Amino acid sequence: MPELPDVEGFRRVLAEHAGEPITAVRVCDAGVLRGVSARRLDEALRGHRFGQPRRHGKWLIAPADGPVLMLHFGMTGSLSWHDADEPRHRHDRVVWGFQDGELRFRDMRKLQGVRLVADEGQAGRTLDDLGPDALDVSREELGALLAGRRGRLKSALTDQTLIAGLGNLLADEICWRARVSPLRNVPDLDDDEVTALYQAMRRVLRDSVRAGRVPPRDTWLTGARDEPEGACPRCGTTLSRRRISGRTTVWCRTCQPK
DNA sequence: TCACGTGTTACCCC
DNA sequence: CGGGGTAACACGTG
Repeated sequence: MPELPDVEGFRRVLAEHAGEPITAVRVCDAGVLRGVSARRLDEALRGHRFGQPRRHGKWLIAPADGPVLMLHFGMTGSLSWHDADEPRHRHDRVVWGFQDGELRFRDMRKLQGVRLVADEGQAGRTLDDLGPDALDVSREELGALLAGRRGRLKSALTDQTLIAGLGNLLADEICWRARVSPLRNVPDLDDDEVTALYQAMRRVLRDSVRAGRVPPRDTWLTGARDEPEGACPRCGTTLSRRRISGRTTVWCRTCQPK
């Protein structure tokens, strides 16, 4: 699931419990810990409180009165609040206990995980290679980012070092809404197309952040892309699909001509 | 059994 | 160096 909108939802969950003392840290599966031991995670966080968490791209950053917790959810991670007596899920990997309940980092595939850095300086270094967060990009900045970029539009949109936060679903959704083929070469895009892409990005992000996910509505590409013979929600053309840089890309060859 | 998946990184090639 | 492609990581599903 996790692209920018999902992580923004997880940020909200954590934000609701900022300021409450962390009473316990339980590592159920150390396989998600990145560069930190279970012991160190516990020592650094127990008795501390999370400050206001923030998000950059697909990263959730939670300062904890000194150390900084950094979560990345890979393809299957999530963060949710539960009563302490609610049975744990099989894929709950790390749990932070509070007075009234607990936060659970759940992740089936363990492709990414939980980091802890000593301070904000190190947090900044961890995020150093990321481009600006997609929600912070202006029309002018998008144009500047794409200027001088070679290769396909799809690759550019999902390149976290260019723009942070857009994943496979969002990138396809944005191209579809903008009526621009994801196969187009970036240098060939004209100003109107970049403007259309920018407006599509804003609208898709706004609605997705509101939903906490890319909503699988039947008026969106995402609602049709997983069906074997999925049809374009706008014109009914059978959707095209093809792998680009290892990810399945879906588009409508009628609405988004090459 | 095999292919596939909303992510990232290492590695090879041009 | 910039891009393209693939494999690997881990695990569940069709």
